[in-house]
Amino acid sequence: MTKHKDNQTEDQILKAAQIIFQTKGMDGARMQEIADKASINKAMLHYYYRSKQLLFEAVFNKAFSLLAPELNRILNDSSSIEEKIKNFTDNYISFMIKHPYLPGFIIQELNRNPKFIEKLESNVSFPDITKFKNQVKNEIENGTIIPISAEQLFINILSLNVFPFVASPLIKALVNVDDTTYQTILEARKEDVSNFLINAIKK
Amino acid sequence: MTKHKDNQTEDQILKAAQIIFQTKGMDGARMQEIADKASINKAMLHYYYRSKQLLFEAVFNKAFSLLAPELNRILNDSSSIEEKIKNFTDNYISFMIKHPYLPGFIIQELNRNPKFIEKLESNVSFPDITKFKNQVKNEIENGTIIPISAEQLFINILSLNVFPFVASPLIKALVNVDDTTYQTILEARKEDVSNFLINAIKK
DNA sequence: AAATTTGTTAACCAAATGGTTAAACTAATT
DNA sequence: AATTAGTTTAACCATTTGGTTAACAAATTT
Repeated sequence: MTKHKDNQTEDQILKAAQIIFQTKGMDGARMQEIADKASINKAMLHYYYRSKQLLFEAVFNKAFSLLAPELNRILNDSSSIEEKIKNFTDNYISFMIKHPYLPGFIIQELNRNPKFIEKLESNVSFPDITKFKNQVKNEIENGTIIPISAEQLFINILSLNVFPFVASPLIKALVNVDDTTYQTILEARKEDVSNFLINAIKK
Repeated sequence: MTKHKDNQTEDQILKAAQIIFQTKGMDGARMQEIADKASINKAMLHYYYRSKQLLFEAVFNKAFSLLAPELNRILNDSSSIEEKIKNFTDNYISFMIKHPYLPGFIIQELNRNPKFIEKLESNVSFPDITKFKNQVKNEIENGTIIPISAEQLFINILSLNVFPFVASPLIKALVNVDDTTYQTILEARKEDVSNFLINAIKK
């Protein structure tokens, strides 16, 4: 139980902090800017979250726990590799279209402070790929898919799904398309990526 | 011709700035830290580069012009799509193993300040994928590769090559490997990625 | 060798930044 | 009505930060 009776202000702060931290990162974010966005006094940030670091961690943990459990669920359900790929791709691209800053934010901050990972790993719902690895091994033996390292396949799935969101300004410039066209391309990827992946590993 | 006779100090500054900016980003970098790393007085940074912004731009432009011309060359040479993929993958993964912070740095800063892209696009050696697009179209007609959008293929190539460097701390944690093992995985990708890509598009 | 230009340093400065404090306000509880 | 606990504000503070200045040293030019 929290010592605060009313969590309305607390929520307002967290929402504002999410927007600022996720677009500007820890270093680029300013407490005053978060306070302005939350329409409150700067001292309130410290009253509710004590420090910039703790407020940041609240935002970061919430962001991560928004992505990890779903990944873990898909990795460990009973579906085949092919179904997992379809499931993951469709799920995550849809999710990231709605929250385009999330993956870049998480990756950027993990790069900035590698110690964060230890905290995440001790988290209960931190994704575990052991089942996925066994499944890949089995399906290779069964002849369902071509021989491939499970780790490499996992990295490939992740790359094809996440990178277009992390590097969108760069890709937009390279492919030479505007925002709306890029949006269409991302939409198409919900199907394209899983087809591409399955085509790459199916016998 | 530059107004500075001796460019030794200038180089020292640029090298120090590269390390600091590429690991901490524009917002996280401190002028004092750069000066310390270059073993000079902080005022020298301003004497040679006038402001943090200009020093940063020098670093950023150098980083980008280290990557772009090679990409452009590969995209526009006379080799087939399959050869381009092999070429690009081998070249870039080798390069990024040597400069692992570069891609993350560029992507992070393009996200932070989208106006940078306009400057880059006016750059002479900014990559142009028109030839690559025509080639994909032709090879689809010839039946060499399966039908696929050239843009999607390009994004896929980029994703598989670059993402493992941008998101290394996250991937290391998910795949549950230490630094040296991850290094081995990256080395293997020089071959694995092009095989994977070619397998996905070859008829 | 005198004068001028270029390179370097230490001290300094204003603005911004994360954080604190004390007082005032609000709404339950006694 | 008085007390109390929780909430909010404005003013304040110490430190950090990018940037400047003025004096000085070392070349280069005249």
